[in-house]
Amino acid sequence: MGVRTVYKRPMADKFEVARLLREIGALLELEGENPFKIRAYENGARAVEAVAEDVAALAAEGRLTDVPGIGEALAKKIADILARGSTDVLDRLRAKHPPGVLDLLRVPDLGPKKIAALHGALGVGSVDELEAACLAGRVRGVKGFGEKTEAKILEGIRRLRARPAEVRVLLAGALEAADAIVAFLRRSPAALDVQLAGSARRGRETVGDLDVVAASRAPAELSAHFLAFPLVKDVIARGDTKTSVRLASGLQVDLRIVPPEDFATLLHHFTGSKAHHVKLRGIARDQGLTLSEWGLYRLPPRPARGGARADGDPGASAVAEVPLAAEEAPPDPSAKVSVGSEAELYRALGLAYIPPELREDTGELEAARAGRVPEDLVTLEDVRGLVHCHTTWSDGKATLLDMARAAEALGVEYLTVTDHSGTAHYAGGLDPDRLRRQWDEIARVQEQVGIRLLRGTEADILDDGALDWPDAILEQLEVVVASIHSRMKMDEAQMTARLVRAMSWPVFKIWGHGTGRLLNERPPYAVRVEEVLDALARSRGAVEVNGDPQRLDLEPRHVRAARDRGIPVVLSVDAHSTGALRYLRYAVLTARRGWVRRGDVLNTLPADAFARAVRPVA
DNA sequence: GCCGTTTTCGGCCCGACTGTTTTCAGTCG
Repeated sequence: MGVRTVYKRPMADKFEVARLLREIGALLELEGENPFKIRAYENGARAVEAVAEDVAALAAEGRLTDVPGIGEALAKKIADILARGSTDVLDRLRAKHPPGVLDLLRVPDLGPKKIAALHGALGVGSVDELEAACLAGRVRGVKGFGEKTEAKILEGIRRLRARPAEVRVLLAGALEAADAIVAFLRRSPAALDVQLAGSARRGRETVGDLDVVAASRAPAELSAHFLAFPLVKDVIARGDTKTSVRLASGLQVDLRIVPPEDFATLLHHFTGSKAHHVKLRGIARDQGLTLSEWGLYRLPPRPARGGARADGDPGASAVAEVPLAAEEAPPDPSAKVSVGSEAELYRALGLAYIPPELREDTGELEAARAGRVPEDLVTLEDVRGLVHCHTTWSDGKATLLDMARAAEALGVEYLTVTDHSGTAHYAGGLDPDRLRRQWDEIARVQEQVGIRLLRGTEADILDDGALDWPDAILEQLEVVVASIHSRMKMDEAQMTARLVRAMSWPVFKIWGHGTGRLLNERPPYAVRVEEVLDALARSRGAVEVNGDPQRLDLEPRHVRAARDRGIPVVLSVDAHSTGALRYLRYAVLTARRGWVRRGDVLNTLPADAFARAVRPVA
């Protein structure tokens, strides 16, 4: 029997809950709390973010502790946050620590211990105060600090201020550089294998630096070859296994070189993510193994705590003590488990292979244990048509004919022509008259190319949630992308209502660039995405994963929420030029991060089936 | 603070590097 609950609008959504849990964790860190407790807050924050259901409903029904990573204590605190926007421990911590103190954690090389020491000795409670203390030469006098540390802190503060918003390189730029570097390294005879690793391999929308890994028997030779890459500007570090450079673009590239037998574990290690590794190593440990970039090793048996061991050798338990020196001993080479590939590594841990895009500790390890990792995540080769492109009819740079020919040259079967609607004046949006004339041109160009062209629109979603075309036009279109381009600063309630109404419109529409963000430039607009998805699931429509390198929205977690609701996905290019038709690659990576499978994606269908699936009015 | 095909208590990922230290703590990825 379900618990009857009275719904009151919660003070916080799940992301606010997660943010406050992280704040508690950070403040506890400053207090020198047990690191595992701090990790529990971080894990709890991640768990809350990943919850697909309504967190307030879970709390009301007392089911928060069903979520792995949330126990009694966190459940209570989460309920408090939902009810009143804070919780006792957070109130206490905030009262005790000055508000600027969390900013100090962002200073490079400054962690909780040093911050606590500086606060205790000098009363430093903000970045400004720390800077003043350094400039006055007072930091070097604190026990454990010296002149070098003082100078390093000043440099760290300078860097922090130089890049306040933490500008990261867009995935597209990073992959372009990575492709060139990997190809260059592979040309060296010393290179036995070279692969991109790091967050770029996982397809993260922005990356901080590039990690490249290589197998070689002649690391010095390969390292020297690396330094000869034409775009290398500075050498940051040069060692036996690690060489770091900065490219002319400012992007840092780390190359790590190991013998071929260690390559698979090295590649895996530097692909990350950190959270994925932490949990994976816990799984390894449970099985008497230990994992690092240097390989997978069997651990010496632990002393048994009474009773028979589960390994079926009860006699062993009394005598299988750990040798006293085992803690400090270097890894025993005979204990090494041979690992020839990432797939073998997962297999050795009893897990199915996990593609890099999924390695974020958002359920992939549990899925791998249960054999439920999707084996048919969508690939670039699966996609048969290019969706969402603009031409010179609105704000595109290439003519319709050029776009069609470029798409044909890429080997796809169809292209949707979706220029802007009338309200988008700034983008040369079409009125009904010009739209009809465009249809005439589409018909003419169709005669000249071997791919199918679909008559479409990118219809503006107006302030009130209406679509920017009369029904008479919508009925004659073959595909509708519906997007917001104006009034982006509405508050969350208004924006959510606007989008819910738009998505509820009784035509098949593709929700275009869902949150309107421009990476490094404009934050997503305030909207409760999951409510919009609920509306879309009830109505007829699909979500777009936009491949424009600056957009890449919806975000993977939203994409996953969409496919969990059975909403079909479209991988789009949002192309305003022929070159931008290649943005499909980034849409595919983003979709894979959202666990999207081939069968979830409408533009993996042949042209006829796709056209039937997206026809606005049935 | 969480968790349990050894466990309800005693674990909880791993190694490199740096600066400050005489043997290690702190930070990072």
